[in-house]
Amino acid sequence: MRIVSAAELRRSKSSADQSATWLNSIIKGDCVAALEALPANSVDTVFADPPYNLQLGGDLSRPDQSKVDACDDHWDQFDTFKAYDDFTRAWLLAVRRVLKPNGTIWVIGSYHNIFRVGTILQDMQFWILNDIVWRKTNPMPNFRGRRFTNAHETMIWASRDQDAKQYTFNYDAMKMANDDVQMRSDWVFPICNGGERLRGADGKKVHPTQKPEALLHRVLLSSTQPGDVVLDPFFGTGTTGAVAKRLGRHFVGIEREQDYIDAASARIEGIRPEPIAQLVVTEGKKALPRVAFGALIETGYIAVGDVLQDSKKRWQATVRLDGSLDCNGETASIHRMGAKVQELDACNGWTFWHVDKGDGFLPIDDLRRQYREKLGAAA
Amino acid sequence: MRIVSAAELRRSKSSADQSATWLNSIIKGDCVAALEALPANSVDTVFADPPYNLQLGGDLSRPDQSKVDACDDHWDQFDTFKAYDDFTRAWLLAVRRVLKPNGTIWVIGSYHNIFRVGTILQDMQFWILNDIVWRKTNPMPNFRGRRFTNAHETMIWASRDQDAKQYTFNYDAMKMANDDVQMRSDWVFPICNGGERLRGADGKKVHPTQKPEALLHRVLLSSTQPGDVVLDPFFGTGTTGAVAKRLGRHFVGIEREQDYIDAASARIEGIRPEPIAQLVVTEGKKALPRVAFGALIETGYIAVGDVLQDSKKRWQATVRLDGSLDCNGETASIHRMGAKVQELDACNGWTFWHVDKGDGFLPIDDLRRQYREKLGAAA
DNA sequence: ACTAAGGCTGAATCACAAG
DNA sequence: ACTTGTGATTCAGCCTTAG
Repeated sequence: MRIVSAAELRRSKSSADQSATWLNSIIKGDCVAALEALPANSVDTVFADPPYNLQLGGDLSRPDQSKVDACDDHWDQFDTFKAYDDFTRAWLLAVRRVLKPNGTIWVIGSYHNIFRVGTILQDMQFWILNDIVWRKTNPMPNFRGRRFTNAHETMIWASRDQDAKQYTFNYDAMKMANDDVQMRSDWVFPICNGGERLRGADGKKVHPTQKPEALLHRVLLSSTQPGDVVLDPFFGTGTTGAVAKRLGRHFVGIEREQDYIDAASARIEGIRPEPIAQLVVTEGKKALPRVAFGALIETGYIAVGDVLQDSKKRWQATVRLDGSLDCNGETASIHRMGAKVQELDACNGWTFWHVDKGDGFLPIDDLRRQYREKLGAAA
Repeated sequence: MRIVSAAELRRSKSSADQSATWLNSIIKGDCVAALEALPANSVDTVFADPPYNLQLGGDLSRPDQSKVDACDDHWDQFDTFKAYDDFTRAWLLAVRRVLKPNGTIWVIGSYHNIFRVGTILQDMQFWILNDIVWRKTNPMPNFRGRRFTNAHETMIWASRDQDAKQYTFNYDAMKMANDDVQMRSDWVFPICNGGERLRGADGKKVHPTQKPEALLHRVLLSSTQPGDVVLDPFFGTGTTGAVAKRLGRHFVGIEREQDYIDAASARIEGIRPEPIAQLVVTEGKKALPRVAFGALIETGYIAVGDVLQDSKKRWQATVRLDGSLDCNGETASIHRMGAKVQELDACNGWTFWHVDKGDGFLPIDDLRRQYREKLGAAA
């Protein structure tokens, strides 16, 4: 595990292969300074678990009078909302610079801080794609009986800009992982506990807020591709790095505390990546090569003059040389013509139009599939 | 159903029974103007379902090209985040004035607006008690396959001030309603559909975002008492009013659109309140009359000189005439002595100390219960 | 060996009244 | 506004110890 400082990183900026300095490394130092030492547009996805600014009062006792081990670390202390907002804007601004135009960012938080994070993200022109609720199977109860059990945390998933439409979302992989129905915005996972929880020699937890690997697994599987660069500016004990390595993604972690760096480093060293073949996820039609209707004419799947009809044979149109259809003297693409005859705004011509070939009356989408299979075999 | 304007309301301000003008009424008009016509500190709980500031570019179509009946009403359009923030601050400020010091507010929203609402609530010194996730059993799918199914909405529950500790939370009623475990921050309900959904003569839904009554039922049951005043500044078709009336709470609705007022008015007229007896909810021990330990001595349940022991008989103490305990020459109350022998900060002496009576070795809390039952029988 | 019982703990903005 | 005393309050999961 390579551990570098922001200063070293800046010196290496002129080197030919500067990425070798920081890829799959932990950068020790302040988050903003470290981010400023990274090249612009170099990161595909950011996962950030910033301080929550809990603002806890006195001690909290359980009904048996034992004390709750609160998250009272110095890094979670902010004097005012304004101080927290300034901190948040600073690191988000630095993150925005290193993020690729089609990159996305995840931020996790609780009601103490997530509203402020969300507002600042929107103000900075990030475009929220979803808010995801992590429902905990085993949250800490409310001991005083004065509120509802705080049983969830919230993640915001956002693209860098409103018009960034090419971000990665492995829709079909998510659907596959969710028993063939769309993955929802509420996810259920237990909190990090048991063997996964890193503990020191004294048996105490190394980090007060270690996240479960299952959570990061779904995050990275849904929104990154193998070989992508995943940045975590609040690396902690390195859950993001561990899961990224296992899933064949590159990671960059930024962390100030040496204890956390030591734990993360040892942890990630022990991770073995999944075999490449198993990293391939289900892909939908969107990832398939686009096929122009005209290509089917060029290759003989469809002949000029063929008559296309809808499944119930209510309408018919004739194929022209340029791939347009002729219907009662009007010409248009397969999609526009389908829409026109049905008097709709739009229509998927591939599934609407059918053709009578030797094998029967079939949608032209079947011919497209045959064409693609032949393409794949040739490659 | 009484329907009044903000102007009428202002004129009635000097009348002896001004509340008769607005209680269980719909105020027609702008939300801020109407709120300013209401007396300060007059509302126990606010439920607000403000415009969501949905940023829908163009129309949204399903895969079969039918149109999604999107929420594109003019009242849901805000040009910029700043305009939405100004609007939000204005109505929250007006709400704050009419809210009682120990009142609470609920605001529901989606990721389009809830982060801004949460930030402004915090900036205005409201104190967030919980964020509640409404998980929809039947959300609208994501038709484009570019995001996770947006399957939840978020509610923020907040008190007026950080130090307002006397807000209503019917902890035991919620626990009872949740199979005897604490109610969590994630609630599951179907969206409002079927017979509950108000539709016009044309079969179209009257309001685009009608909330399910089950959601309001839990909101009001958890955080209000019978007879409380519940204000909804964006009344719409009056779900808040309908549930409030059914549960024996008073309501005040504010609404601009006459169509919604008509629908809400007819709807609420048809509601029959639950019988008073059924409105009583489970209460915790806090609501029981306080019993001094000395009273048990006065009435003979405990005798001076009786020996009290903890459940495992590790410690023992002797009862003194004034209700204090003697343990190795030291004297203290049942609670302080229990804490002292266990070397804890605090202890509930009623459940810690046991006594051997004819019926067995029982906690003195049992004797307190017997005493209370006799008190109740006498009353 | 295995089962049962009990202990421990987790991002928590966690009481209320009387004096 | 402050201190002091009473006494109300926990779920799921893992781990250790007892049987």
